[in-house]
Amino acid sequence: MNKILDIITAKMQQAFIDAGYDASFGRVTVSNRPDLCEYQCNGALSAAKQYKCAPIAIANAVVEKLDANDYSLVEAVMPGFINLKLSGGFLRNYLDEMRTSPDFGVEKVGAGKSAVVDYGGANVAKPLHIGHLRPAIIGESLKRLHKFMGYDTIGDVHLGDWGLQMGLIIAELHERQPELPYFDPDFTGDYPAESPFTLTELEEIYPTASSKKSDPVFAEKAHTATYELQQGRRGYRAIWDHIMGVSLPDLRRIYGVLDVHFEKWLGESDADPYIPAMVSDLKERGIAVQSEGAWVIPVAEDTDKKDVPPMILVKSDGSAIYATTDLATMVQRMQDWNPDKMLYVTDKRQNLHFEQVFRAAKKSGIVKAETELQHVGHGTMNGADGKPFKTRDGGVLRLETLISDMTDFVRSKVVENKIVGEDEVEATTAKIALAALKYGDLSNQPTKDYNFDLERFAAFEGNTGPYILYTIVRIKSILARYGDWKHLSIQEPANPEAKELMLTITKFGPTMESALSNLAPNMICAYIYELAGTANKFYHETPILKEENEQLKAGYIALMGLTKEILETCIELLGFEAPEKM
RNA sequence: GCGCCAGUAGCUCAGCUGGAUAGAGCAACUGCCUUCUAAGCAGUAGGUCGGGGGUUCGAGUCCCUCCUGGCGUGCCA
Repeated sequence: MNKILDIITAKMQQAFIDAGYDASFGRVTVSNRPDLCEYQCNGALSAAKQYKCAPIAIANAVVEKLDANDYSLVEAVMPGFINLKLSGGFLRNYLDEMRTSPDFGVEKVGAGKSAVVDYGGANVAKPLHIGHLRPAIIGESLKRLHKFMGYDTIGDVHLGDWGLQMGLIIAELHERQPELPYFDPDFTGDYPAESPFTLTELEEIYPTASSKKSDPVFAEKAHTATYELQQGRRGYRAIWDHIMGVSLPDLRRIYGVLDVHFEKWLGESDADPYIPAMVSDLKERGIAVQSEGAWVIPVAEDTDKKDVPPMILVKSDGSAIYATTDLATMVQRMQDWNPDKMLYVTDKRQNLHFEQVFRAAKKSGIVKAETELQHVGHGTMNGADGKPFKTRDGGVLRLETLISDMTDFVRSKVVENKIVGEDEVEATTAKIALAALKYGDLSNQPTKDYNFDLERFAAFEGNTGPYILYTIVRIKSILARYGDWKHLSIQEPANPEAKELMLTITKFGPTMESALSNLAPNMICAYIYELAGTANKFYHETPILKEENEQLKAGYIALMGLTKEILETCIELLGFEAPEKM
């Protein structure tokens, strides 16, 4: 479907031409003065410069050429604005077409294209912590948005399962239990099927090892272990298998609670097989050069305003670094999936790293020139005090703890309100808590830092997830009382609240398009907040089920139904859903 | 040092390619439930858009400069 602004703009441009002016001045925008009009065109003001005459004269001439049937108001006002209000018939037809079109007539700009979304970034052996919340939530939403807009999408968690962190664990385990067969280079039998550590133990081993990095002896040991693991030392691979076996189920479980799902559970280790051939190829072709004992790919460009250090391909100790695995991962993705677009959702502090890798990928031809590479760098989630989020004892807060804190808070309110039966409390609570968490995050611009405030996010009033859900729930309740409504047609707006709601509904398509092009789920949040607001206003001002004129009532219901479906579609894209009651 | 990002109401934030009176929410105060879920709706109050220059008929938005804060800047991820 054409967007309403495009339709009106086309008509306005024709009017400019008919009046003897250039079409480029005919751009129509949503009015910033809703008290005066719904849409406006400011083109006469800028045209006045070029044609050296009074803007109001141009505006008047253009207005003469517009078809008055499309509008309930067309006027030129000083100093030269052209103000428009749509006619009820025009709006009705437009909305009814939205209602009966697939996905409300949104333009599938990604049709025929594919996109890989790299998000999550969980590390094995380490519990998910609050730092993993944003990439999971934002990435999931961007993936769903791409899919909705027509892309074939693949979400890849890209596990941190290969770097120095693995070497640290192996080194620490060796210090604790050197007698294990994994450390015996002469051992040729089968290694034990059972892991030498539990998840809980593993979660303690890693931070302990990590804290010993400053000890040069231990660090050396860890680096060696990393190198040997990457070289395929049998016993170390067996330990690695145990680490994966213990960690993965837990990661899947927690992502599942967040309703975050990956098509691919690949990791840095899966890129490893591609590294040797890639590295030797890059060396042979002279793309990688030796520098300070390492092999690097120079990626600085003349136009750089800053110093861009080379991408390190092979460290001076011979092992791979994250840039190596990221590049090798691209080899795998291009070979297996050949996507048109790759998105990386990670902390914004990794921006330079991705800039380097992207340049190296293009320079080396690993990624073809047309493939779009984009780093979606997100900001940090801080505590309510604006400082980095820490537990009371200064540790890193587990994601699971955050989720359960939110859930507990929401549950107490759900119980207090007594709307849902006891057997539904948990399911309803989970949905509301997830909405609170995700909406609280996604309503911020991805790049910005924000302060996490549990009570603010889970507040049942204001610009929050629960407010959106509540709006949907109320509409559902009315629709359920009415009965079958899906076949009902949209009618002309019967009151100002209805018209405002209808106008807001028409912004759905444009909002989805700009959310996609800006990679900004926060635009979806802003939209549904506006939509929920106009819906609540309509709901409040219009007795729907009490309306005695059946025809009118059916129109109200159709409008409510369309509103509900759009709201539900939007929250689906954000990654949460509404309960039946709350 | 260099580079990137941010500074808008007491607090948390919107403000799309410059356009008419800078918008929400929270907090404060005031109305509206025998009426479709008051987790709602309506209203009052609150801002020299970090400071200073400039471009423009018009600047929160573009340019310059300064101040403040955060982050990044070759072998962690």
